[in-house]
Amino acid sequence: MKLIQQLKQITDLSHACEEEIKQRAKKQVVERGEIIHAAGEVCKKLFFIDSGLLRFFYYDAEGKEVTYHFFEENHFTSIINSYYHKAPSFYNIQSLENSTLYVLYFSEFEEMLERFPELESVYSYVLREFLMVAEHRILAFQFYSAEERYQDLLQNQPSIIQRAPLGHVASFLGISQATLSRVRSRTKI
Amino acid sequence: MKLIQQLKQITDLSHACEEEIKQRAKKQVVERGEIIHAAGEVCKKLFFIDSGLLRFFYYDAEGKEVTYHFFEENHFTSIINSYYHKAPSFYNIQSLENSTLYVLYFSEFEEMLERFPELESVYSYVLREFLMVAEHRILAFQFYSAEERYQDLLQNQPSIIQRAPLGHVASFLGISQATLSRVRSRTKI
DNA sequence: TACACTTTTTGACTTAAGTCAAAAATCAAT
DNA sequence: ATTGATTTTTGACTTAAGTCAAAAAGTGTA
Repeated sequence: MKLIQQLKQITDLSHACEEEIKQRAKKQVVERGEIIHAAGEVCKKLFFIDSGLLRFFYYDAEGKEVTYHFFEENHFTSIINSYYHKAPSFYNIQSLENSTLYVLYFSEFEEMLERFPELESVYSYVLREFLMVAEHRILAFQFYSAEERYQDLLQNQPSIIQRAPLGHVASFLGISQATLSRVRSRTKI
Repeated sequence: MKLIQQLKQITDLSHACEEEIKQRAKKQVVERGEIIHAAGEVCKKLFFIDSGLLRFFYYDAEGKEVTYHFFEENHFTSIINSYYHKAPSFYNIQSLENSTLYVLYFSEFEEMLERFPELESVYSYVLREFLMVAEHRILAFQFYSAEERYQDLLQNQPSIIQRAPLGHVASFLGISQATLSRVRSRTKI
């Protein structure tokens, strides 16, 4: 089970904790295109992506979809600040492929946190990961051009480019779809 | 003591923990312009800004300074991933004003974490704060123009604009100094 | 294989923001 | 105040990226 493997990489998992997670984390099989979490709701769940690809997106002022982020298999995801502040998120989470997830309610996780202190390091690990990725993107926006940001993505997460539609990738990179198409044709040759 | 006040807002601080923090957190008075942490070193300290203003910056490929972030008084800061991965940071931390900091070694904090579990929530709180700010900036870069990003900063952290030199603010917003100067003169009228 | 539908590419044009350099303003120290 | 250094503004010009719309390519399904 990839979820347990991943957890074991992060921390020393007691046997009792491992068993309880196996019990509580519910497998959820979702289809391509399916919305896993809808904007406007508080996000109460933690997701582990066993296989597949998710994206976070929202609608901008003109009603156009903007992809905030992609998450690939073997990663945890959630809208942590939505849960923490008990505030509706403005993100939707959508599955871009047929995906398999393991889902755990945040409230259960919090409850387990008290009994299994080793989970604290999982929580802070996930937060640090998010933060590291976010920092990287900010730096990219601050001083890379559209083309360089594309190259960077090509380097670091080439699978995203193959798996996600161009329009999603474009808004993720903060550029128009037409520009991305041109950049890509330039670099292919 | 603002540090203790701030901690008490985040979590219920046991008396013993409070006392120990008061003992261990060393006051550091720094002058305007002083470098508090130099790029290339692992960042081993946690900072609480009692008064003043800090910035994170680094040198880009052409050797120009890029300001990654500002931190104002009453905030915690550190280069968390540098410490976690024991990797040299490429950021410098500089004080932009005469500032008063409280400094705690990460190693001591970790050690206290084991004795005072209430500190876990401080750690995750700080991480969540960083993350929230980072997300906000990413969204701004993804679909706001230079002018809109400036307006946003003016709304949410007007003091930065008054306290930091234009060039720093410009690179923080990911625009050139000349453009920021024009944007600003346009909006002033 | 043919239809409808979606996604991607391309062309023509516009606009936002960058660059470089000089002038103006501000600041600091004597 | 006067000087020198630093920061900010402005002007002229260039470049990157956006917009809009139409054409082309790709996909899925009956």
